[in-house]
Amino acid sequence: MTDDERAAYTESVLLLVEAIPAGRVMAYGDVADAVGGNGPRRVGRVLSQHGGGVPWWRVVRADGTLPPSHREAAPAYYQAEGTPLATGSAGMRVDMARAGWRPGPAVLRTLPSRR
DNA sequence: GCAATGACTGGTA
DNA sequence: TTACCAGCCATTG
Repeated sequence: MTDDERAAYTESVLLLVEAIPAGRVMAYGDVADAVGGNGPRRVGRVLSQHGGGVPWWRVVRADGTLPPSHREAAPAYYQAEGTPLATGSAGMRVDMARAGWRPGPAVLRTLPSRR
């Protein structure tokens, strides 16, 4: 993959994450699918490096549980935004059935890698 | 160029 | 419906 494509992919991920409404979340796999990504893990890597300027707490694992790096600060954001939560043995997780969000065509059009 | 690493997913219990 | 286990893939050292 070229540097150029990588940059477009990174930008697409960041734009998409910024487009997620407050109180809603997306799974890494959903993000990868929306931007045409090759794998979910890549989305995580992009956010770990460039996610400083976007609402990264609105991106969670497919089953609603939080990555270790999120458990610290994310819960505060969820409470503040009224994100649907559920509680499990592994601590807390997001109620994906209610909080799950999918980008519309208008949003997808703004993604470089989708254009 | 090879081996290790990670902000993950899907299937099974 | 939730929890646990093994596989995948691009990036980094």
